[in-house]
Amino acid sequence: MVRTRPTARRDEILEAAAEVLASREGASVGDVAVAAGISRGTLYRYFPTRESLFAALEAAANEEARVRLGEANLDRVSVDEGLARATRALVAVGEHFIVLLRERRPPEPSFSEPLAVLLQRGQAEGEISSDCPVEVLVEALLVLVGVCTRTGRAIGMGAEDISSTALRLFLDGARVHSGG
Amino acid sequence: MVRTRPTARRDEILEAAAEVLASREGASVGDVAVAAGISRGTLYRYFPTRESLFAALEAAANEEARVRLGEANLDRVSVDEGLARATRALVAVGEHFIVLLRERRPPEPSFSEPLAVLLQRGQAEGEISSDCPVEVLVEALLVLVGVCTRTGRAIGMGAEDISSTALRLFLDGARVHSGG
DNA sequence: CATGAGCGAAACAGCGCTGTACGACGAGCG
DNA sequence: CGCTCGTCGTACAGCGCTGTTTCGCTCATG
Repeated sequence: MVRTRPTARRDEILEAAAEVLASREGASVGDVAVAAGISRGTLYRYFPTRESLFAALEAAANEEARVRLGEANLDRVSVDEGLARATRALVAVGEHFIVLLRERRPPEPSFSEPLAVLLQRGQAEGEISSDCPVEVLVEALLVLVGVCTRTGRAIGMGAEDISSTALRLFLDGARVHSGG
Repeated sequence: MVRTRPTARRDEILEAAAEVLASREGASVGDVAVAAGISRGTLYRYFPTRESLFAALEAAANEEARVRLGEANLDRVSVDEGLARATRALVAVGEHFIVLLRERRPPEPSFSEPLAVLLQRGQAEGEISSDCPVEVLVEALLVLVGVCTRTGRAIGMGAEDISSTALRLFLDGARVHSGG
Protein backbone atom coordinates (compact mmCIF):
# COMPACT_ATOMS: atom_id res chain seq x y z
CA MET A 1 0.00 0.00 0.00
CA VAL A 2 1.37 3.36 -1.02
CA ARG A 3 1.20 5.69 1.93
CA THR A 4 -0.45 8.98 1.10
CA ARG A 5 -1.04 12.02 3.20
CA PRO A 6 -4.37 11.89 5.03
CA THR A 7 -5.70 14.95 3.24
CA ALA A 8 -4.66 13.50 -0.08
CA ARG A 9 -6.44 10.29 0.81
CA ARG A 10 -9.48 12.27 1.78
CA ASP A 11 -9.48 14.02 -1.56
CA GLU A 12 -9.11 10.71 -3.36
CA ILE A 13 -12.16 9.41 -1.56
CA LEU A 14 -14.17 12.47 -2.51
CA GLU A 15 -12.99 12.16 -6.10
CA ALA A 16 -14.07 8.53 -6.22
CA ALA A 17 -17.38 9.41 -4.59
CA ALA A 18 -18.04 12.09 -7.18
CA GLU A 19 -17.26 9.68 -9.96
CA VAL A 20 -19.39 6.82 -8.70
CA LEU A 21 -22.28 9.15 -7.88
CA ALA A 22 -22.12 10.68 -11.33
CA SER A 23 -22.60 7.27 -12.94
CA ARG A 24 -25.47 6.10 -10.75
CA GLU A 25 -27.33 7.99 -8.15
CA GLY A 26 -28.12 5.54 -5.37
CA ALA A 27 -24.59 4.52 -4.57
CA SER A 28 -23.89 3.08 -1.12
CA VAL A 29 -20.94 3.76 1.15
CA GLY A 30 -19.58 0.37 0.14
CA ASP A 31 -19.71 1.34 -3.53
CA VAL A 32 -17.74 4.48 -2.80
CA ALA A 33 -15.20 2.48 -0.81
CA VAL A 34 -14.75 0.04 -3.70
CA ALA A 35 -14.41 2.92 -6.15
CA ALA A 36 -11.84 4.56 -3.89
CA GLY A 37 -9.91 1.31 -3.54
CA ILE A 38 -10.18 1.19 0.25
CA SER A 39 -12.18 -0.81 2.73
CA ARG A 40 -15.47 0.31 4.11
CA GLY A 41 -14.09 0.57 7.63
CA THR A 42 -11.32 2.87 6.50
CA LEU A 43 -13.76 5.09 4.72
CA TYR A 44 -15.81 5.33 7.88
CA ARG A 45 -12.72 6.58 9.70
CA TYR A 46 -12.51 9.48 7.29
CA PHE A 47 -16.23 10.13 7.10
CA PRO A 48 -18.04 8.79 10.17
CA THR A 49 -21.45 8.77 8.51
CA ARG A 50 -22.80 8.51 5.03
CA GLU A 51 -24.31 11.93 5.37
CA SER A 52 -20.97 13.47 6.34
CA LEU A 53 -19.39 11.97 3.22
CA PHE A 54 -22.04 13.44 0.98
CA ALA A 55 -21.95 16.75 2.79
CA ALA A 56 -18.18 16.93 2.30
CA LEU A 57 -18.59 16.07 -1.36
CA GLU A 58 -21.22 18.73 -1.85
CA ALA A 59 -19.11 21.27 0.02
CA ALA A 60 -16.07 20.46 -2.12
CA ALA A 61 -18.03 20.72 -5.34
CA ASN A 62 -19.67 23.94 -4.25
CA GLU A 63 -16.33 25.35 -3.24
CA GLU A 64 -14.72 24.41 -6.52
CA ALA A 65 -17.54 25.99 -8.51
CA ARG A 66 -17.52 29.05 -6.28
CA VAL A 67 -13.77 29.53 -6.71
CA ARG A 68 -13.92 29.10 -10.46
CA LEU A 69 -16.85 31.46 -10.84
CA GLY A 70 -15.10 33.91 -8.53
CA GLU A 71 -11.93 33.81 -10.61
CA ALA A 72 -14.02 34.46 -13.70
CA ASN A 73 -14.77 38.04 -12.52
CA LEU A 74 -18.29 37.82 -13.86
CA ASP A 75 -19.19 41.30 -12.70
CA ARG A 76 -16.30 43.00 -14.45
CA VAL A 77 -16.94 41.87 -18.01
CA SER A 78 -19.83 42.07 -20.42
CA VAL A 79 -22.82 39.81 -19.88
CA ASP A 80 -21.94 37.87 -23.00
CA GLU A 81 -18.37 37.30 -21.91
CA GLY A 82 -19.50 36.56 -18.38
CA LEU A 83 -21.88 33.87 -19.54
CA ALA A 84 -19.18 32.35 -21.70
CA ARG A 85 -16.79 32.24 -18.77
CA ALA A 86 -19.44 30.89 -16.43
CA THR A 87 -20.37 28.14 -18.86
CA ARG A 88 -16.76 27.10 -19.31
CA ALA A 89 -16.30 27.09 -15.57
CA LEU A 90 -19.35 24.93 -15.01
CA VAL A 91 -18.33 22.48 -17.70
CA ALA A 92 -14.86 22.32 -16.20
CA VAL A 93 -16.25 21.35 -12.83
CA GLY A 94 -17.71 18.39 -14.65
CA GLU A 95 -18.67 15.39 -12.58
CA HIS A 96 -18.90 17.33 -9.34
CA PHE A 97 -21.32 19.67 -10.97
CA ILE A 98 -23.47 16.84 -12.28
CA VAL A 99 -23.53 15.33 -8.83
CA LEU A 100 -24.82 18.60 -7.47
CA LEU A 101 -27.47 18.81 -10.13
CA ARG A 102 -28.73 15.32 -9.44
CA GLU A 103 -28.42 15.16 -5.68
CA ARG A 104 -29.34 18.67 -4.73
CA ARG A 105 -31.68 18.76 -1.82
CA PRO A 106 -31.40 22.49 -1.05
CA PRO A 107 -33.34 24.68 -3.48
CA GLU A 108 -30.22 26.47 -4.65
CA PRO A 109 -26.52 25.66 -4.42
CA SER A 110 -24.42 28.61 -3.42
CA PHE A 111 -22.83 28.96 -6.83
CA SER A 112 -26.13 29.67 -8.55
CA GLU A 113 -26.24 33.16 -7.11
CA PRO A 114 -23.50 34.74 -9.26
CA LEU A 115 -25.33 33.34 -12.26
CA ALA A 116 -28.56 34.96 -11.12
CA VAL A 117 -26.75 38.26 -10.61
CA LEU A 118 -25.19 38.07 -14.03
CA LEU A 119 -28.47 37.23 -15.76
CA GLN A 120 -30.28 39.96 -13.88
CA ARG A 121 -27.70 42.45 -15.08
CA GLY A 122 -28.23 41.13 -18.57
CA GLN A 123 -31.94 41.75 -18.27
CA ALA A 124 -31.36 45.25 -16.93
CA GLU A 125 -29.06 46.05 -19.83
CA GLY A 126 -31.56 44.66 -22.31
CA GLU A 127 -29.23 41.92 -23.36
CA ILE A 128 -31.22 39.08 -21.82
CA SER A 129 -34.91 38.53 -22.37
CA SER A 130 -37.06 39.76 -19.50
CA ASP A 131 -39.95 37.52 -20.52
CA CYS A 132 -38.44 34.71 -18.55
CA PRO A 133 -38.05 34.81 -14.76
CA VAL A 134 -34.44 34.79 -13.60
CA GLU A 135 -35.07 31.62 -11.59
CA VAL A 136 -36.07 29.84 -14.76
CA LEU A 137 -33.08 31.21 -16.64
CA VAL A 138 -30.62 30.04 -13.99
CA GLU A 139 -32.15 26.60 -13.88
CA ALA A 140 -32.20 26.48 -17.65
CA LEU A 141 -28.54 27.34 -17.97
CA LEU A 142 -27.51 24.85 -15.31
CA VAL A 143 -29.57 22.07 -16.79
CA LEU A 144 -28.39 22.83 -20.32
CA VAL A 145 -24.80 22.61 -19.20
CA GLY A 146 -25.66 19.32 -17.53
CA VAL A 147 -27.36 17.78 -20.51
CA CYS A 148 -24.73 19.02 -22.94
CA THR A 149 -22.00 17.60 -20.72
CA ARG A 150 -23.69 14.25 -20.34
CA THR A 151 -24.87 13.83 -23.91
CA GLY A 152 -21.85 15.51 -25.41
CA ARG A 153 -19.43 13.21 -23.65
CA ALA A 154 -21.45 10.20 -24.75
CA ILE A 155 -20.96 11.14 -28.39
CA GLY A 156 -17.34 12.14 -27.98
CA MET A 157 -17.45 15.92 -27.78
CA GLY A 158 -14.64 17.78 -26.06
CA ALA A 159 -14.97 20.28 -23.25
CA GLU A 160 -14.66 23.26 -25.58
CA ASP A 161 -17.38 22.00 -27.91
CA ILE A 162 -19.59 21.19 -24.96
CA SER A 163 -19.17 24.66 -23.52
CA SER A 164 -19.87 26.45 -26.78
CA THR A 165 -22.85 24.23 -27.55
CA ALA A 166 -24.40 24.82 -24.16
CA LEU A 167 -23.79 28.54 -24.35
CA ARG A 168 -25.14 28.85 -27.89
CA LEU A 169 -28.22 26.82 -26.99
CA PHE A 170 -28.84 28.93 -23.94
CA LEU A 171 -28.30 32.28 -25.59
CA ASP A 172 -29.59 31.80 -29.13
CA GLY A 173 -31.66 28.64 -28.96
CA ALA A 174 -31.97 25.95 -31.57
CA ARG A 175 -33.51 28.05 -34.31
CA VAL A 176 -31.57 29.48 -37.23
CA HIS A 177 -32.10 33.22 -37.12
CA SER A 178 -30.34 34.41 -40.21
CA GLY A 179 -33.23 33.29 -42.38
CA GLY A 180 -35.91 35.25 -40.57
CA MET B 1 -64.93 3.13 1.26
CA VAL B 2 -66.33 4.04 -2.11
CA ARG B 3 -66.12 1.04 -4.36
CA THR B 4 -64.49 1.83 -7.66
CA ARG B 5 -63.87 -0.30 -10.68
CA PRO B 6 -60.57 -2.18 -10.42
CA THR B 7 -59.14 -0.47 -13.48
CA ALA B 8 -60.12 2.91 -12.07
CA ARG B 9 -58.42 2.01 -8.80
CA ARG B 10 -55.39 0.93 -10.71
CA ASP B 11 -55.26 4.27 -12.47
CA GLU B 12 -55.65 6.08 -9.17
CA ILE B 13 -52.67 4.20 -7.80
CA LEU B 14 -50.59 5.11 -10.83
CA GLU B 15 -51.68 8.71 -10.53
CA ALA B 16 -50.65 8.82 -6.88
CA ALA B 17 -47.38 7.10 -7.68
CA ALA B 18 -46.59 9.67 -10.35
CA GLU B 19 -47.34 12.48 -7.96
CA VAL B 20 -45.30 11.18 -5.05
CA LEU B 21 -42.40 10.27 -7.31
CA ALA B 22 -42.45 13.73 -8.83
CA SER B 23 -41.94 15.30 -5.42
CA ARG B 24 -39.15 13.04 -4.22
CA GLU B 25 -37.33 10.36 -6.06
CA GLY B 26 -36.67 7.57 -3.59
CA ALA B 27 -40.26 6.89 -2.63
CA SER B 28 -41.11 3.49 -1.20
CA VAL B 29 -44.11 1.31 -1.94
CA GLY B 30 -45.52 2.38 1.40
CA ASP B 31 -45.26 6.03 0.43
CA VAL B 32 -47.17 5.36 -2.77
CA ALA B 33 -49.82 3.45 -0.81
CA VAL B 34 -50.26 6.35 1.60
CA ALA B 35 -50.45 8.81 -1.28
CA ALA B 36 -53.04 6.62 -2.98
CA GLY B 37 -55.03 6.34 0.24
CA ILE B 38 -54.89 2.56 0.37
CA SER B 39 -53.01 -0.01 2.41
CA ARG B 40 -49.74 -1.51 1.37
CA GLY B 41 -51.25 -4.97 1.11
CA THR B 42 -53.92 -3.76 -1.29
CA LEU B 43 -51.34 -2.05 -3.44
CA TYR B 44 -49.39 -5.30 -3.62
CA ARG B 45 -52.51 -7.03 -4.91
CA TYR B 46 -52.58 -4.65 -7.84
CA PHE B 47 -48.83 -4.57 -8.43
CA PRO B 48 -47.13 -7.68 -7.05
CA THR B 49 -43.68 -6.11 -6.96
CA ARG B 50 -42.24 -2.64 -6.67
CA GLU B 51 -40.69 -3.05 -10.08
CA SER B 52 -44.01 -3.94 -11.68
CA LEU B 53 -45.52 -0.78 -10.23
CA PHE B 54 -42.80 1.39 -11.67
CA ALA B 55 -42.88 -0.42 -14.98
CA ALA B 56 -46.63 0.16 -15.22
CA LEU B 57 -46.15 3.81 -14.34
CA GLU B 58 -43.49 4.24 -16.96
CA ALA B 59 -45.60 2.41 -19.53
CA ALA B 60 -48.62 4.58 -18.76
CA ALA B 61 -46.62 7.79 -18.99
CA ASN B 62 -44.95 6.69 -22.21
CA GLU B 63 -48.31 5.74 -23.65
CA GLU B 64 -49.88 9.03 -22.70
CA ALA B 65 -47.03 11.00 -24.25
CA ARG B 66 -47.06 8.80 -27.32
CA VAL B 67 -50.79 9.30 -27.82
CA ARG B 68 -50.61 13.05 -27.34
CA LEU B 69 -47.66 13.44 -29.66
CA GLY B 70 -49.41 11.20 -32.17
CA GLU B 71 -52.56 13.31 -32.07
CA ALA B 72 -50.43 16.38 -32.64
CA ASN B 73 -49.66 15.27 -36.23
CA LEU B 74 -46.13 16.57 -35.94
CA ASP B 75 -45.21 15.47 -39.44
CA ARG B 76 -48.07 17.29 -41.14
CA VAL B 77 -47.39 20.80 -39.93
CA SER B 78 -44.46 23.19 -40.06
CA VAL B 79 -41.50 22.57 -37.78
CA ASP B 80 -42.37 25.66 -35.77
CA GLU B 81 -45.96 24.62 -35.26
CA GLY B 82 -44.88 21.05 -34.59
CA LEU B 83 -42.50 22.12 -31.84
CA ALA B 84 -45.20 24.29 -30.31
CA ARG B 85 -47.61 21.37 -30.29
CA ALA B 86 -44.99 18.98 -28.95
CA THR B 87 -44.08 21.35 -26.14
CA ARG B 88 -47.69 21.82 -25.13
CA ALA B 89 -48.19 18.07 -25.21
CA LEU B 90 -45.16 17.44 -23.02
CA VAL B 91 -46.17 20.10 -20.52
CA ALA B 92 -49.66 18.62 -20.43
CA VAL B 93 -48.30 15.23 -19.52
CA GLY B 94 -46.83 17.02 -16.54
CA GLU B 95 -45.94 14.90 -13.56
CA HIS B 96 -45.71 11.69 -15.53
CA PHE B 97 -43.23 13.32 -17.81
CA ILE B 98 -41.10 14.56 -14.95
CA VAL B 99 -41.06 11.10 -13.47
CA LEU B 100 -39.77 9.76 -16.75
CA LEU B 101 -37.09 12.41 -16.90
CA ARG B 102 -35.86 11.67 -13.41
CA GLU B 103 -36.21 7.92 -13.28
CA ARG B 104 -35.32 6.99 -16.80
CA ARG B 105 -33.11 3.97 -16.97
CA PRO B 106 -33.39 3.31 -20.70
CA PRO B 107 -31.33 5.69 -22.83
CA GLU B 108 -34.42 6.99 -24.63
CA PRO B 109 -38.12 6.82 -23.88
CA SER B 110 -40.20 5.85 -26.88
CA PHE B 111 -41.74 9.29 -27.23
CA SER B 112 -38.42 10.98 -27.86
CA GLU B 113 -38.30 9.62 -31.37
CA PRO B 114 -40.99 11.83 -32.93
CA LEU B 115 -39.13 14.78 -31.45
CA ALA B 116 -35.91 13.63 -33.06
CA VAL B 117 -37.69 13.22 -36.40
CA LEU B 118 -39.21 16.67 -36.14
CA LEU B 119 -35.92 18.32 -35.23
CA GLN B 120 -34.10 16.49 -37.98
CA ARG B 121 -36.64 17.77 -40.48
CA GLY B 122 -36.09 21.23 -39.07
CA GLN B 123 -32.37 20.89 -39.65
CA ALA B 124 -32.94 19.63 -43.20
CA GLU B 125 -35.20 22.58 -43.96
CA GLY B 126 -32.69 25.01 -42.50
CA GLU B 127 -35.02 26.04 -39.73
CA ILE B 128 -33.08 24.40 -36.90
CA SER B 129 -29.39 24.87 -36.30
CA SER B 130 -27.26 22.02 -37.56
CA ASP B 131 -24.37 22.96 -35.29
CA CYS B 132 -25.93 20.92 -32.53
CA PRO B 133 -26.38 17.14 -32.71
CA VAL B 134 -29.99 16.03 -32.77
CA GLU B 135 -29.43 13.95 -29.64
CA VAL B 136 -28.40 17.05 -27.75
CA LEU B 137 -31.35 19.00 -29.12
CA VAL B 138 -33.86 16.36 -28.06
CA GLU B 139 -32.35 16.17 -24.59
CA ALA B 140 -32.26 19.94 -24.37
CA LEU B 141 -35.92 20.31 -25.29
CA LEU B 142 -37.00 17.61 -22.85
CA VAL B 143 -34.95 19.01 -20.02
CA LEU B 144 -36.07 22.57 -20.71
CA VAL B 145 -39.69 21.49 -20.56
CA GLY B 146 -38.88 19.73 -17.30
CA VAL B 147 -37.16 22.66 -15.66
CA CYS B 148 -39.74 25.16 -16.87
CA THR B 149 -42.52 22.96 -15.56
CA ARG B 150 -40.88 22.49 -12.20
CA THR B 151 -39.66 26.03 -11.67
CA GLY B 152 -42.64 27.61 -13.37
CA ARG B 153 -45.12 25.83 -11.13
CA ALA B 154 -43.12 26.81 -8.08
CA ILE B 155 -43.57 30.49 -8.92
CA GLY B 156 -47.18 30.15 -9.99
CA MET B 157 -47.00 30.01 -13.77
CA GLY B 158 -49.82 28.37 -15.69
CA ALA B 159 -49.50 25.62 -18.26
CA GLU B 160 -49.76 28.03 -21.18
CA ASP B 161 -47.02 30.29 -19.84
CA ILE B 162 -44.85 27.30 -19.08
CA SER B 163 -45.25 25.94 -22.59
CA SER B 164 -44.49 29.22 -24.29
CA THR B 165 -41.52 29.91 -22.01
CA ALA B 166 -40.01 26.50 -22.67
CA LEU B 167 -40.58 26.79 -26.40
CA ARG B 168 -39.17 30.29 -26.60
CA LEU B 169 -36.14 29.32 -24.56
CA PHE B 170 -35.52 26.30 -26.72
CA LEU B 171 -36.01 28.04 -30.04
CA ASP B 172 -34.67 31.53 -29.45
CA GLY B 173 -32.66 31.27 -26.28
CA ALA B 174 -32.36 33.81 -23.51
CA ARG B 175 -30.77 36.58 -25.54
CA VAL B 176 -32.67 39.54 -26.91
CA HIS B 177 -32.09 39.57 -30.66
CA SER B 178 -33.95 42.64 -31.77
CA GLY B 179 -31.23 44.90 -30.47
CA GLY B 180 -28.44 43.09 -32.32
C1' DC C 1 -80.15 -12.42 6.90
C1' DA C 2 -76.33 -15.15 4.90
C1' DT C 3 -72.50 -15.22 1.84
C1' DG C 4 -68.54 -13.85 -0.49
C1' DA C 5 -65.35 -10.59 -2.26
C1' DG C 6 -62.40 -6.65 -1.42
C1' DC C 7 -59.92 -3.92 1.82
C1' DG C 8 -57.27 -2.37 6.17
C1' DA C 9 -54.25 -3.35 9.87
C1' DA C 10 -50.70 -5.86 11.55
C1' DA C 11 -47.24 -9.27 11.99
C1' DC C 12 -43.54 -11.78 9.85
C1' DA C 13 -39.19 -13.22 7.43
C1' DG C 14 -35.74 -11.83 4.23
C1' DC C 15 -32.48 -8.65 2.52
C1' DG C 16 -29.39 -4.87 1.90
C1' DC C 17 -27.30 -0.94 3.91
C1' DT C 18 -25.48 1.63 7.91
C1' DG C 19 -22.44 2.15 11.59
C1' DT C 20 -19.39 -0.22 15.08
C1' DA C 21 -16.00 -3.36 16.81
C1' DC C 22 -12.31 -6.64 16.79
C1' DG C 23 -8.35 -9.43 15.29
C1' DA C 24 -4.68 -9.84 11.72
C1' DC C 25 -1.26 -7.95 8.66
C1' DG C 26 2.35 -4.96 6.82
C1' DA C 27 5.20 -0.80 6.85
C1' DG C 28 7.96 2.70 9.18
C1' DC C 29 10.92 3.72 13.30
C1' DG C 30 13.80 3.52 17.63
C1' DC D 1 13.99 -6.88 16.79
C1' DG D 2 9.93 -4.89 18.94
C1' DC D 3 6.62 -1.18 18.83
C1' DT D 4 3.17 1.56 16.78
C1' DC D 5 0.13 3.10 13.36
C1' DG D 6 -2.89 2.52 9.59
C1' DT D 7 -5.41 -0.58 6.98
C1' DC D 8 -7.99 -4.75 5.81
C1' DG D 9 -11.34 -8.33 6.33
C1' DT D 10 -14.94 -9.75 8.85
C1' DA D 11 -18.52 -10.08 11.96
C1' DC D 12 -22.22 -7.92 14.34
C1' DA D 13 -26.51 -5.32 15.65
C1' DG D 14 -29.86 -2.06 14.11
C1' DC D 15 -32.97 -0.30 10.77
C1' DG D 16 -35.93 0.39 6.88
C1' DC D 17 -37.99 -1.59 2.92
C1' DT D 18 -39.89 -5.53 0.38
C1' DG D 19 -43.06 -9.09 -0.23
C1' DT D 20 -46.24 -12.52 2.15
C1' DT D 21 -49.64 -13.91 5.19
C1' DT D 22 -53.44 -13.69 8.50
C1' DC D 23 -57.43 -11.84 10.71
C1' DG D 24 -61.31 -8.84 11.08
C1' DC D 25 -64.25 -5.56 8.96
C1' DT D 26 -67.41 -3.70 5.38
C1' DC D 27 -70.16 -3.61 1.55
C1' DA D 28 -72.68 -5.67 -2.28
C1' DT D 29 -75.42 -9.41 -3.74
C1' DG D 30 -78.87 -13.25 -3.39
